[in-house]
Amino acid sequence: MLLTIDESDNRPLYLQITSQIKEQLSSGSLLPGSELPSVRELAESLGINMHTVRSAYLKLRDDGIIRLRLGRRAVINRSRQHQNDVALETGIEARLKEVVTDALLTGMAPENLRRLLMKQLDRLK
Amino acid sequence: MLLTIDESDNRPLYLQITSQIKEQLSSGSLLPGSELPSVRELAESLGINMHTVRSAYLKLRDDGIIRLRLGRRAVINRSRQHQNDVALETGIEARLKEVVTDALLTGMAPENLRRLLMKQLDRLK
Amino acid sequence: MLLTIDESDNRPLYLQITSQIKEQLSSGSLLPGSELPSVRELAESLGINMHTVRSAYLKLRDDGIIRLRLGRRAVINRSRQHQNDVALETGIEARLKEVVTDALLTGMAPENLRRLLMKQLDRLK
Amino acid sequence: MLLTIDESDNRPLYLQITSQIKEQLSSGSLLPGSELPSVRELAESLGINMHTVRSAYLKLRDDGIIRLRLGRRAVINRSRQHQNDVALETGIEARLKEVVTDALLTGMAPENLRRLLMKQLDRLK
DNA sequence: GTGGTCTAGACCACG
DNA sequence: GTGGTCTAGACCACG
Repeated sequence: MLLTIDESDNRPLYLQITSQIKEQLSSGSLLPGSELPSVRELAESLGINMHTVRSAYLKLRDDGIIRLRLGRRAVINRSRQHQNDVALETGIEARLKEVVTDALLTGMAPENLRRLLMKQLDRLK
Repeated sequence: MLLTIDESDNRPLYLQITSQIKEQLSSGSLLPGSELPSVRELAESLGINMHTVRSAYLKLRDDGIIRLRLGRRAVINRSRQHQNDVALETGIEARLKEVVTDALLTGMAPENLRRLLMKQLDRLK
Repeated sequence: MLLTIDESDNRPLYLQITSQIKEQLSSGSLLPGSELPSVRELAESLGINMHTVRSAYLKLRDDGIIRLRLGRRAVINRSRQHQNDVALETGIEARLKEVVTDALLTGMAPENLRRLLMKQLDRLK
Repeated sequence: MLLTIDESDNRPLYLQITSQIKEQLSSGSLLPGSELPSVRELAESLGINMHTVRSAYLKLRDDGIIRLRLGRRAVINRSRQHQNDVALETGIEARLKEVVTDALLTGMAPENLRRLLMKQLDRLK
């Protein structure tokens, strides 16, 4: 488990944790069925409070990523529900649009933005 | 100025305002040099608190979108500073990556996600 | 809002709160669209910690009962998603079975148990 | 003794054990006076910790279901104390009410819920 | 005023 | 050892 806290990141600590875990899952460096470190272990290794790590784990559980059971470590869920509903798609599209608009308005050159989008498209192959 | 509050939108009110203004700017329905409604006017027409509109305007100013002067209406900035720095690009890339990862982990079909990304690429032409 | 903490109840405090709010919703004494007391208010009136009330609210949000937004009070959701899936039904059936089995094994007279079940059936009319 | 651990069941292991034993008792496939497997045996056959099985047996004893004696196997109690007290009935009623409320609030169709309740009524005949 | 995040520390319940 | 609940208190972000 290689997680880091980025002091310059504006997002709350617990969301930094969830997003890093999600990325590791997505990249394959973390596999379904494997265990996460215990709340206390991870808190200590990151130098933050136990409850903050717990918030991250609760969020991951609510997102359907992990499973929490009393007395056991958190486990990455095996089954992912392939929810193909419109609500999800609408939300993702709105977020993408927002990022692209922000990039353009803050003066990012279109060619650079195109390159970044292509990079994400490459992840889907 | 056609702005609306979406009660079903989970984002804070002030961000709903900034993102709509940004979109109008980006689409050309709002032009550099033009004036925004006064804080009081906009708050009243939207039925929300003046503080909230004020927060939105402050955010737009911090994003370099508008100019605020005491006793005058907010004005859309003419010059867009072409800040091509690495920091900006890194931030945009991280946000794009986050959205794509979320989409994949919540089970969106890659072909649908590809379609959404292509749609954004089209905006750059 | 009439909520009470029952010291003799074994369940955690936050679940006592959620179940009372659910019952009031179900009985019609609490209506969709109405506001819940603020976390701090309810905590004070119950003589418990703010965070405990917050846990209850978070659970209600996860159950799709209320909506939480920064700076605003919690609001009872209007739309209820009519999820008719098998998983839900299986879970409810298992819980019903468990209660009935427990009643029988601890010696409750079948005629009394029948009466209790009839009482619940009456709620569905 | 046919007990199984269901990994997809969210309840603690010891409660999975007690509920299965209760069901077998209730269905007649386990009879008063018969012996349960030793803690060690059951733990091994289920591939779980001895403490966990021990917790289950203690719970069953507290519920008046079995009798534990040092150095001997647990035995299903013959006499069921017909405790007709109000406390018991109140507890059962509260649990029934909770399940029915949950079903209604999560959107289960009343006709389906009625069917489930009828099914339990059938067990009392 | 209201919810959101974080820390610190205690004690309980399950394995 | 591990997650779950609760308290106490601080400070931040939104309306």
